[in-house]
Amino acid sequence: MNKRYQPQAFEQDIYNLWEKNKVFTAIKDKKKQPFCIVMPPPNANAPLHIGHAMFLTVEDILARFQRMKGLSVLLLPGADHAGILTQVVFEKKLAKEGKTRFDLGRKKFFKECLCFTLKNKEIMYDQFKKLGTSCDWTREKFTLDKDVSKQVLLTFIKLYKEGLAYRGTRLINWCPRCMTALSDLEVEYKEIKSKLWYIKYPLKDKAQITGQQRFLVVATTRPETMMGDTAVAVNPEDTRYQKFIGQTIKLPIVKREIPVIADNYVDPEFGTGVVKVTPAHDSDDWKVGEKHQLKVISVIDFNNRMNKNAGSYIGLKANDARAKIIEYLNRKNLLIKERAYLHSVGHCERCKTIIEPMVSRQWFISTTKKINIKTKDLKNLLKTDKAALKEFGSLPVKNKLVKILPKRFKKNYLDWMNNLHDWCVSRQLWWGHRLPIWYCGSNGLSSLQKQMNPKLAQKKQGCGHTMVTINKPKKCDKCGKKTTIIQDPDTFDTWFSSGQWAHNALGYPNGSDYKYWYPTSVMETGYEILPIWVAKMIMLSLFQTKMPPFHTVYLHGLVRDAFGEKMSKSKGNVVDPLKVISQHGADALRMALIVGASPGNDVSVGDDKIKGYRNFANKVWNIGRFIFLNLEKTNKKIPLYHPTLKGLKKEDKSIIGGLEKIISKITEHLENYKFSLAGELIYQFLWHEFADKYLEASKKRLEEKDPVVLAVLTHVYLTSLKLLHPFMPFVTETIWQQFPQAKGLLASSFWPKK
RNA sequence: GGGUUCGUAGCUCAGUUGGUUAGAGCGUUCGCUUGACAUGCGAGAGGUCACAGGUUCGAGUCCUGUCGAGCCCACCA
Repeated sequence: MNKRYQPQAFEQDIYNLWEKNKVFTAIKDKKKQPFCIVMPPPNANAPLHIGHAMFLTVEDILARFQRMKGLSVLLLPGADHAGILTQVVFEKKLAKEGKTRFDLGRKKFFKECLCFTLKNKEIMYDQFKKLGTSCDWTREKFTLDKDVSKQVLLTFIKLYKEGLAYRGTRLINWCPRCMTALSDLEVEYKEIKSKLWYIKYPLKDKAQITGQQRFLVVATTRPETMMGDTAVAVNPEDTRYQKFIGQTIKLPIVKREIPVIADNYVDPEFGTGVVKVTPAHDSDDWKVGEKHQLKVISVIDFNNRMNKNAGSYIGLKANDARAKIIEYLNRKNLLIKERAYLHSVGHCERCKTIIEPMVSRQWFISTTKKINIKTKDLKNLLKTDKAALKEFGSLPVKNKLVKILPKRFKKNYLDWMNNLHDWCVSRQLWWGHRLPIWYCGSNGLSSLQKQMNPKLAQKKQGCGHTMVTINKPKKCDKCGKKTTIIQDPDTFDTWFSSGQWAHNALGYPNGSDYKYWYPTSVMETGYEILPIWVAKMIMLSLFQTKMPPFHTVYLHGLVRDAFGEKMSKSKGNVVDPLKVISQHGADALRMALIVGASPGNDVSVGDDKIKGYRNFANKVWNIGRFIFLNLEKTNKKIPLYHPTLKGLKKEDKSIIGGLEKIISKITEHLENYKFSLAGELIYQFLWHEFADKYLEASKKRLEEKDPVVLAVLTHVYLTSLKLLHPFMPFVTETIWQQFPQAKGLLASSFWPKK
């Protein structure tokens, strides 16, 4: 044994040893209790970052602990194709070569994207192993696997048949760079310095007495959308403007006549108290428009250019049109003033481009339409016989069938579910699961789809009928034509497929793994992903399997730098887990991520902390070395420790007592997901109780060749290795392998009982 | 605007249902080239637990308010 523990020299071999012995290969043993974690599939488009290391460590601790306790444990590894994000990453790569996705064409783009993703997936899996994650690699799953994909489509078809999937023309979030619709959750709001422009909107009728033109003044941040205005709104209580309600405005530039309406969504305090209403490009205005049955006139196209409704501004980029319009209004004395204004603007979560709200025909999942629950068990579970998808999501949490840890996120979750809107699931992307929707002729396509897919739009005219089936229909159900069938060009929102991951990854509906391990045990993930993902899993899994997908949601916090600052590339404070592993070992990184982190709270990790646990690994190693050398030195037979062993001294009983105490405490902490407290306890015990005190005191007795002290040292040490193993699997297994008293693999040994 | 978390040693954080003298790691001071380990050992300094009230025999912990920081959500034209 070397003087120092060198993780680099052992970690790879130890992982190979585990794999060779199939320690992580889960066996469906009916006598055992199943325990399953379906890993949240990381996006296979970039190397591992510290956040991955965090969740892998927590899941691995859980898995190793339960495995040692004798449960039949499956930690299922997987990867996500990550629709929009991978497409963005890959398009950036193409852009460096001066290409766009349209240069490659859909087929080639998909093929190359797949190649890129599969390659990344393998790199990523190798990194999981470097961290020591005890996954069952024989069951690895990818979201684009054939069987998984098929189930994704079948879920949609079932939703459609239940009347929960529908096509509708709505205001959606449009990313002009990704050229796709986004769900509300894929939009992030950022404060932007902008201006508020005060613009005169002339009334149609002149003043009765003077015969002069009269005006209302609106305040807006988006003058370029004014050609799409279909009303001007004031608050009905606002005495300044009551007399104008019902009058007509003659819109500048396009000279269209629009009404002055009253709606109490208008805040009289803001701006002038007069609002232009543009249902086609603003979500509030859309709602007002629906309420007052206003016309919807869009002026900006999918490529962010002004369209034919924008009069002479046609073809201009929206931003350029804004400048020209302001210039025009100024010239015509219609611009009263402008002032600096800070407001929050939606950005594409993935590529950071400003979102344009746009009216478009898309596919949605209804979260509010109630359906009859036919299954008895599910009726009992939810205690209702009618529920909408949002209740599928909220009731299991309300009824404590799914526990969220830490508890405070439960309120968050339920509030969020309560305000759930219908979910836009169609994306105008190429990378993902293509919608199982077929139209008879190109007249089934939306105008947006026609513009974006000119070739498809030229296909034969049919009756426009819509069919939702997994395979291409041989003929149209309605008109019987055979040559007109075309598939919807859109793909699903990634979260639609990952929302079914818990059951699909296990082989729903007939797989034997599914039957044995579903419902799974714990969903371990970051709190930021609770609404966008966890909620969807509960909804969709319950809808499909009639069971909640897991009984516990454990949420870990964010990993921050040594000063508690958020890590970011621009700040340069990013900790690269792979670099840390190669420098200080995976065990040190794992401990640094776990100790000091309470559930749901962020954790600070810096170099000093990691080094501290590297030192600890070395300490553990050297305690082992000390005992090992003393065992070698002696020629006496060392008895096995047993409570009735003769010659036990007071200090022996005391350290054994201490050991028993921490066994029960650590077990309790791990069962309650208090990883930090458990980790800290074993650290304190091994170093400061066992090594500093008992081991120091044992030196005298070792000189006197007392075999009992060696028996106790060995016993306490090896038992402690078991307790430490879920946290620091490599160093513990490495030493275990060197001890003649230790049998088999530590990773497959049993958790100590007190 | 609503919700939520946090404020404890120089720094980063624990402190589980209220219960002795408030803990850890790192840093720091002093002393140790100790045959397991200097990635180490021994000894020490360092806290009005943000502030002000309240409940209680007893409050870092519970309640109210104030100040400060962060995060999430929302229809900031």
